[in-house]
Amino acid sequence: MHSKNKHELNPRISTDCVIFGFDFSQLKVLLIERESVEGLDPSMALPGDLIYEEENLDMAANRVLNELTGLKEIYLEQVGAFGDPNRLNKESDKAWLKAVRKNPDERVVTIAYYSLVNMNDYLPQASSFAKSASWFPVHDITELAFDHYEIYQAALKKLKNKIIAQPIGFNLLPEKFTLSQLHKLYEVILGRDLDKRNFRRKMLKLKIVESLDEKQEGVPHKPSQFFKFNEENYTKLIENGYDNFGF
Amino acid sequence: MHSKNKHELNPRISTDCVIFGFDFSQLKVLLIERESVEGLDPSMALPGDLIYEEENLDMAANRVLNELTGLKEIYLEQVGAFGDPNRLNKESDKAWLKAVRKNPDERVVTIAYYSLVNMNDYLPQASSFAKSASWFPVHDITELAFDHYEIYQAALKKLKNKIIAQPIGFNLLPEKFTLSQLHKLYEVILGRDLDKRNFRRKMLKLKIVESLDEKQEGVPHKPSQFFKFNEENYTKLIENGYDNFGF
DNA sequence: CTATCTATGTGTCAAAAGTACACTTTGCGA
DNA sequence: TCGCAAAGTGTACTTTTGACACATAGATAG
Repeated sequence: MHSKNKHELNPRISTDCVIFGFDFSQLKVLLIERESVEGLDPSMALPGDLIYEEENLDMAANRVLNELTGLKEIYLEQVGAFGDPNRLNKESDKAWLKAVRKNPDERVVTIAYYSLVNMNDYLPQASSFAKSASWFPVHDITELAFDHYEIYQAALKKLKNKIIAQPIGFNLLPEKFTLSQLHKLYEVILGRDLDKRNFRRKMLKLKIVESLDEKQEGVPHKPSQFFKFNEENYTKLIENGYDNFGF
Repeated sequence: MHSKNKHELNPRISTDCVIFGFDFSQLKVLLIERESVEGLDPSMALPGDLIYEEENLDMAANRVLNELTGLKEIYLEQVGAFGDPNRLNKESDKAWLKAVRKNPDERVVTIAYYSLVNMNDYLPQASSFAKSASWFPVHDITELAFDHYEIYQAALKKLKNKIIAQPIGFNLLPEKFTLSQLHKLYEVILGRDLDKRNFRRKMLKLKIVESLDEKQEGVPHKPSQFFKFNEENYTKLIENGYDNFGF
């Protein structure tokens, strides 16, 4: 009836995941190393792959992440869609795609997701076409396969915006943590210093952290108090429309 | 090499646009009426259509929006991707797709965009399969074709978050506007009252509005001062990392 | 020409939040 | 027992927010 005769795009869809972790000193991202292809340096990429028929996007992202890195049941939030016609056209990427895909020249639109996890709860284990899966400090990331660097940057930006509005940082920490660790985490994500006393005051006043009867042991300095996240208070806070932690 | 034999999704890609406008009293959204198909009530939908090969997503969104509504050169921001396998499976939608698409049962992943425009600068003019294109008050929107209601809600949420962080509202207003209009706009988007004096104080202190030597005329009450947006100061503010207008 | 109507426009005060800043404490290890 | 390293703590000042009520300008209607 109204159909145009320009060719309608009929691409594959993939998902790529930007998984952030924190080792108490640096922010890290989970990357896979592609199995090397003749004559090419292996290069690092976000875990990602094509999605199947009958899958919805969120489920697909979880499956793909699991297949490549072993991570399971992660809450993933969408970063957005990346679909530039040339996004797979770097020479090094083309060679790799030729080895792995049935139709390496097909256009692929990717839906990117991001998440924050506690590095200690999830030990990455490479499988499928991932030769390795491991954590890389964000500072060391300067280049990634395809348009993954761009995707990573978009995810980091989302993360920054989000952590200002909501204290999602707890996902990156173990159950027990010290306020210094939390403090450091915020500094690392936001990329700037935060006053220690002011930071603590704010966190404590909000009552989303709760002191435990337990201290660090064996550290060569004054041992730090452990805290835990108070999810109940946090939920209350959010429900009451509080959405600005304002650092 | 590693290819799975599950079927990889090979869908069409569409874009749908949520265009917000403001008529000084209500927030509105630009909707199209699909040409009616035998036996079906015409139903309202976001302007959207399939994208072509060789187009990137942003360009496609602009082209589609233009084809259906006549709007041109709009800055569109991505809302996200919507790709549920059942998103086109309402009975009424299926009949319509059968009439319009070559392969009506194909899965379609849509990339949604949103924007804010000044209603007076852009007069919608339906074409292609849009029978009409016009503004609808957000309050009257309860049901849309496909999953467009869900998309609209996601866009509105983005808009709210954004306008708190950045005074993007100026896009919705003519060059000259009164502070009352701006005030009303914020109230309408956020869905709650804002104190008049506090609102004015804040806007004026930020220096992103500038008083003109001109007043309303012919209004049956004290005439209001016209202001204009000071883009220079706004840019400075944003560059300095200010990202919280905090209403 | 006077009264009335309607939305504009303005100031203050108290409470809360933010910012800047330096020294003491604890426990380990040399 | 001394030194080290990070934890932990308080105060004074500034800025921002939030609550609140009345005079004003111009149009209109009688």
